[in-house]
Amino acid sequence: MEFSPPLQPATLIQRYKRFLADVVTPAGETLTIHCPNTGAMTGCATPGDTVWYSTSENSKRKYPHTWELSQTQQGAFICVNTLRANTLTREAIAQNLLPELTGYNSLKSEVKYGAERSRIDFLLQADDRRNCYIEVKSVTLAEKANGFFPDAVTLRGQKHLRELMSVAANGDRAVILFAVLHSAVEHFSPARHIDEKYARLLNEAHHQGVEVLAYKAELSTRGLTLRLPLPFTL
DNA sequence: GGAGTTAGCACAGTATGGAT
DNA sequence: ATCCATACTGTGCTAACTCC
Repeated sequence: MEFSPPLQPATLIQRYKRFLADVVTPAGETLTIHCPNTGAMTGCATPGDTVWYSTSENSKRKYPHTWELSQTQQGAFICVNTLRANTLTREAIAQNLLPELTGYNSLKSEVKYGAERSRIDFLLQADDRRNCYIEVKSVTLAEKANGFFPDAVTLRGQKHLRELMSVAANGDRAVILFAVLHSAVEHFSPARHIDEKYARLLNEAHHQGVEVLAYKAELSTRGLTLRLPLPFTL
C-alpha cells in the first residue's frame, strides 16, 4: 500500500490517553494526532523519536492526523497503525506474494468461526482445497534484530490460538501469520519473557497442526509491502 | 449502529499499620 | 478496641477511530 498523500514527519512529545499523541512539526507547530494502537507500544513511542503521520479526508474527525510510523533514533521504521497489518496481508495474498497462501479463488475477511465465535481475519477458499483460516498478528516489539509477540499479556491472543487448534483438529488449514512491521527485525519468536502462557500455547498449536508464518514488511514513508519471509523459533 | 482495540481513571471494597 | 490514613485490588467505564 502507498501513503497518499505522503506522510509528514514530526517529533514525538508524548503519547497519552491511549488514543492521542502530541507531536511538534518541523515548523514548530504542536499537533495532537490520533494514535491507532491501543497496545503498550514498547519501544515505538519514545519521546524525541520521529513519527510519520497521515492526514484523513474525513471532515468529521476531531483529529484529522493519524500516526502511521515511528522512526527510532537508530533509524528503524516501525508501523504502529495496527489496522495496516490486515490491509497488507490482504494485498500480499491478492498479489501472490505469500507462496504458502496461493492457489485460492476466494478471500473473505472477518468470518465468524469456532466455539468461542471469534472472528477470523481471513478465510481462503477454493473448490479443490480445504478451507484455510488465517489469523494475523502485528509484530512491533523488537530487541536488536529479534522481533517478539505479544508485547503485553494477551488473553485474546490465547483464545485465537485455541480456536485455530480446533480448526486444525477439524481438518481445515489453520494459519497464524506474524506480520513484522519493524524494519530492524530479522528473526521472530514469541515473547516468552512477557507472556509465557502464550508462548507455550503457540508451541502446542504448532504441534497440533497450526501453521506458523512470519513475514516482514518493507517499510518506508512512501508505503508498505508485506513480502519478506522471516526465520523464526518457537 | 455496533464491534473491536486497552491503559488509565474513578470508585468501592478490603487490608494494613500507627496512634490513641 | 477504635479510629483514621494510606495502600492495594477489582470492576466498570471511557477515550477516537475504522471497518463491517
